[in-house]
Amino acid sequence: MPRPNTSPKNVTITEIAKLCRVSAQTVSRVINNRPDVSPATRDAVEKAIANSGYQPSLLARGLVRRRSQTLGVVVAGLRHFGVSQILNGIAEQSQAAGYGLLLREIADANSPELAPVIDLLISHQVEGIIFATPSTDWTVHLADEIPKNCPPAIFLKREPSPSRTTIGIDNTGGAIMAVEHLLALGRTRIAHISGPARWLEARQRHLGWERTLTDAGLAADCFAEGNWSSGSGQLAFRRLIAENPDIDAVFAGNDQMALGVLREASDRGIRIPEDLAVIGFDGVPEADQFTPSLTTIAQPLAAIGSSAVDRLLREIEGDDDAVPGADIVMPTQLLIRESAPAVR
Amino acid sequence: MPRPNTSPKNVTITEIAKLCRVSAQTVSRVINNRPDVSPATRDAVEKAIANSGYQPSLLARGLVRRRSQTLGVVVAGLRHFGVSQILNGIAEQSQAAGYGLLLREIADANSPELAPVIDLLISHQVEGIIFATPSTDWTVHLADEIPKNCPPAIFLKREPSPSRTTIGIDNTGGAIMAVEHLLALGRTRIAHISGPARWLEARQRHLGWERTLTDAGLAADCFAEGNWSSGSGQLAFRRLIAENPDIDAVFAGNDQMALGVLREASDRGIRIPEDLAVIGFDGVPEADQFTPSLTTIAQPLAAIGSSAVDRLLREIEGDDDAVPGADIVMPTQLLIRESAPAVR
DNA sequence: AACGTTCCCGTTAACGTTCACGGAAACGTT
DNA sequence: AACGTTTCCGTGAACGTTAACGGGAACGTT
Repeated sequence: MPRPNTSPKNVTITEIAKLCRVSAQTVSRVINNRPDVSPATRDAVEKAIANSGYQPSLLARGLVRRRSQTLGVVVAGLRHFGVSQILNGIAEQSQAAGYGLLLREIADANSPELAPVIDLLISHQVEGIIFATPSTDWTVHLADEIPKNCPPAIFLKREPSPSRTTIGIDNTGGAIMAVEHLLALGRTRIAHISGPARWLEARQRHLGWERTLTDAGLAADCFAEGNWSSGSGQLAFRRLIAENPDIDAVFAGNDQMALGVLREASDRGIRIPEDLAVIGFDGVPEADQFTPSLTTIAQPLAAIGSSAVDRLLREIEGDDDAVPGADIVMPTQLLIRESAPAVR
Repeated sequence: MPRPNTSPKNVTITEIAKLCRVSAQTVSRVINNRPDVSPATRDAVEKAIANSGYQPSLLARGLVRRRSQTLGVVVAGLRHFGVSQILNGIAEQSQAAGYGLLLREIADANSPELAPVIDLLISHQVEGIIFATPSTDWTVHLADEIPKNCPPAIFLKREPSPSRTTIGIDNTGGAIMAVEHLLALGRTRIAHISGPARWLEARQRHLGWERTLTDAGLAADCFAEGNWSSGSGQLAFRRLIAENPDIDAVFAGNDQMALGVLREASDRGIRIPEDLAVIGFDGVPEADQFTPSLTTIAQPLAAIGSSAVDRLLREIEGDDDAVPGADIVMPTQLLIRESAPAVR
């Protein structure tokens, strides 16, 4: 027979109080170190707490204070590099601020799961929510679909919303940096392999590529769509090169797909960067060790996470400088390596 | 002036009760759908709940039931592939079981942070804790250092402990598989690049390599230590090949370091696998796209996470078949690719 | 007609903490 | 000597929910 499992018996504030012959209120004062306690009793209480292993119940405290000291995080695609990086930043920052983190994962792209997840977080009385979910089409208006009783929320890597704050990077700008670098290298047939068009990031990067080429008076017609995976990048490149043998550069929507390009190029004896320059997007650490090492656009992923926490806390505090609805853009950086070396 | 931020005013069970002219108890019965409610009133209450946006407070419920329906997770190195993969498994499984997840990250390897983290989780009344932290030396006995009032806990990738359950993979066995495959390919000078020796995994994989070579009557003397990064793998291989030009195979402690080897080999014109066979460890998805694609030992990371949750819940329930102290070993798998092809 | 059941529902008390009071000493001040 | 001030501490009530109990109707049974 399974034994009952209400935790054995937790030490409570009242027991400490009894032990020290003071009131529970006094113990509470010691815990939250408030001034109105004499050094003597404070000492005694602290000692009692220390050797009884007492831990205040955050449940009870949260109940009466109406603050749980907890933030909710909704992630999708935790297995991907970017998301876990962001979560890393979120975890560190929220911890530094003394907040707990309630994690919830949803499958890649289906709306129905979302509502219950939010409800659950609200039930837990989280003081704010961070959505670190990929911005595929259906979620674009998600910001407006969340229930009315939802606490402040931040959306990561989303299309701006008037009512909710979003934080992301300048995908278009990053793409422009990449393509301009390729142009500076003298390349004129610059192909693009994008992520799935339903991803906002993919569309924005595609736009940057297109615009830069058009502005330079070149045709932006050499283009294929992958699914972010290395394999899809390899395949896409194979198709592109078959139809356009004169391609002299590729801008890939992420580093994995760029890796696929490197792979296929190597198989075909295409020299990089002499015959073909390649630039990726993301800045995964391994890109530095690819053969050849990969030039890429790095995103400050951890910083996105931590500033999401910062911002969220300020919105929770009711900081007048932080009203919901802002659109915060983090900078990207061009990491120049062998696959698209420095000019000259 | 910052506005006060106790959440505006949450709908409570009592308000619903008043609205329906029933007692709070009845509403509670409806919420937890217990039998003792007439269909009529049940309907009325459910309707009232639905259009008031009421969400039960899990804080209050947890307080009185003495169950928080929450699991704690302590991770270190979330930015690494393995850990985030495991967390993925944990998140999915705990969610399926209706448990919340309280996430806490600690820096790589320092004990002092740990105690407060555990205390905090206990304060939150988590019903169990999963430690997904790398098993560096100092943490080996961590299992015994946790406070007495700690709920059931599972340790991932750790040295077995008599008092706490651990879940991991057979690192030594995986290494043996790898080296035996290299032997089957006819290689006789098989080098090893390990992770830092303070990591348990690194030591275990090293042991598997050493034992297999010794058993085969070969010398296990060609060895270097890296730090898991691609760069360190490249460096280590450079040193090894300088001193032992006759190396014909490398078993690397993880895929990133193996990538470094591929890179250095390519730079030196060493052909893979003709001149040099390479096997990694981990099974990162990109390894399939390396040039050449990397043979590796795959670990069931997500499965480790989800079985940790399963096991933990059973220990919480007091399942007699799941007493703490077990050591669960998950299988590994040899993924044969170009860098160390199939025999014949 | 009296009794046991079943069905439905309400009352009271707790869970562990904090908040808003109030009040008794002990001290100084005029 | 009477009065403010501080310093320290305790008393009730509340936070939102559920457990334990009890009780009144409505039903069937002897």
